[in-house]
Amino acid sequence: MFYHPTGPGSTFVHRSVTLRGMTSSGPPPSVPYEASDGRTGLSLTSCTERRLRADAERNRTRLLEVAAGLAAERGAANVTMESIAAAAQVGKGTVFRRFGDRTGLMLALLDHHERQLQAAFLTGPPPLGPDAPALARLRAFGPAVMRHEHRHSDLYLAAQGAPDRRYSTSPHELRLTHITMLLRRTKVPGDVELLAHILLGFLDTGLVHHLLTQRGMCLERLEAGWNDLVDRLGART
Amino acid sequence: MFYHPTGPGSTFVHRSVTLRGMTSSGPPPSVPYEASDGRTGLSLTSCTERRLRADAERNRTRLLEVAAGLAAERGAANVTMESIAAAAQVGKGTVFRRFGDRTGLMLALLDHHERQLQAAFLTGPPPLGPDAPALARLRAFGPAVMRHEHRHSDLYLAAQGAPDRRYSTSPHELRLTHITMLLRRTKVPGDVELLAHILLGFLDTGLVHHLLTQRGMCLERLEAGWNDLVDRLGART
DNA sequence: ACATTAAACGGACCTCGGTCCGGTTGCCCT
DNA sequence: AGGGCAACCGGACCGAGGTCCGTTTAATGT
Repeated sequence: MFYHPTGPGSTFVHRSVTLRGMTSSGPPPSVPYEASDGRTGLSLTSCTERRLRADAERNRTRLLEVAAGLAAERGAANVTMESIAAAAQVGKGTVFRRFGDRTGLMLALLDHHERQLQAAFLTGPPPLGPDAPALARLRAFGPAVMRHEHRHSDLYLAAQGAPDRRYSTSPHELRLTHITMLLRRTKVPGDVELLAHILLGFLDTGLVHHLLTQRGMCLERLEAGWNDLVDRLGART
Repeated sequence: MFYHPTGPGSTFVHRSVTLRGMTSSGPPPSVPYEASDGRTGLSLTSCTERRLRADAERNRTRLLEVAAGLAAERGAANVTMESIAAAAQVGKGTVFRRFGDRTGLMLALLDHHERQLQAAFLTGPPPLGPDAPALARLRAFGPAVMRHEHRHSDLYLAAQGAPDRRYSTSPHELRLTHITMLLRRTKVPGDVELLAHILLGFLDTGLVHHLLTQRGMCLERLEAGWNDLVDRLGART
């Protein structure tokens, strides 16, 4: 259970100033993933934002910088919360107040990369972006995510601490919505919502990493598998 | 890294005496999941078995009993290793020497249930068992696993502590082999090995639990989704 | 300027998983 | 029988995540 999770501070979907976006879900377990705006059909932040105090904002930034540095130099898995606090010359409590827990911090670290990916399939060029037909986008989506996760695998791995919390993060939520939308547009038959979950299951960081490193599969094979899967699902019954 | 993992003591696939089966993989990361025997095409234990000393065996049994009791009364997630040791009147070190880590203990606890499930689809009656056509078995497999995991969800959840280790457990390995075999027999086209991983991804305890409890889906829906998926994959291109 | 207050701060503290090592004991071999 | 030894035992110990609470401070209103 949490103590005072002022949200992971990750807006993820906003394109505006990175300084103010503060998701502050009150009680921990409630992640209201409803909502949707007209433009992209995607919106997550629970809008109960709360401006950070100046010193808090400063600390937050410094913490993220320091954390990124440490993660880069010794691997995300080998960075302790205490070392981050120490390196940022800040009390341990401050770290936890800001990011809730280790997962939250990692998620916040990922925020930058995540935005990049999101921009790619939300507003980027075809075949990922909105100017391509839905099926093509769907096909491109898998490989894009896989490559992305593979490139930052240590961070993504470190960001999925909890066993169940894995499916309640902003990135996951967003991908889910996106994939669902694409499936709808592709007129894929069947339980679209469920299908989206299944497809995303394939893109799970842990699984991809496992297949790549333990099973000796290569990215190309996974991509081919994705395309094949999408094609077969897309076929009308 | 491990210290002295005398294996989780789970044989899982053996039907013989439960007392001696001791998988003791020397170095931790090597889980040689090769092998296969003529009868079922399934075999896992790395065969470097080592008979336990009498007192060790006694302790192991008592630990499992006690652990099961505690898990039943207060939920697997709320059982600490120390409390188990204390309740079994044994030092903490003993617990870890025997089961390696928390995950190992949980896995060992699961062993019993797991055997049951395995027996069902390895030697049980149709449609799960060997006397049914492969496609029917495949269809029956998903729901069976889902129901099973759902029934013991707290244990299964607790058993997948590590982020990556999830895909290297005996149960997972066995299911993988089984599903692969069924896919082959069903003459499903495409990358069968990869498909098996994807299908198993759907059956992931965490995902099932999430869909059931957070997304408000019901078991029937998941089962229907599984059947639909299998059917569509089975269709020839 | 100053009072007020909610938010932020820091670090002592707690818990729990996991490790180490000095002492003990079951097992095998002669 | 008894000696040697590997396996086993217990519990002190450690590190890391997470919490609590007394103190400080930035923002806001007068």
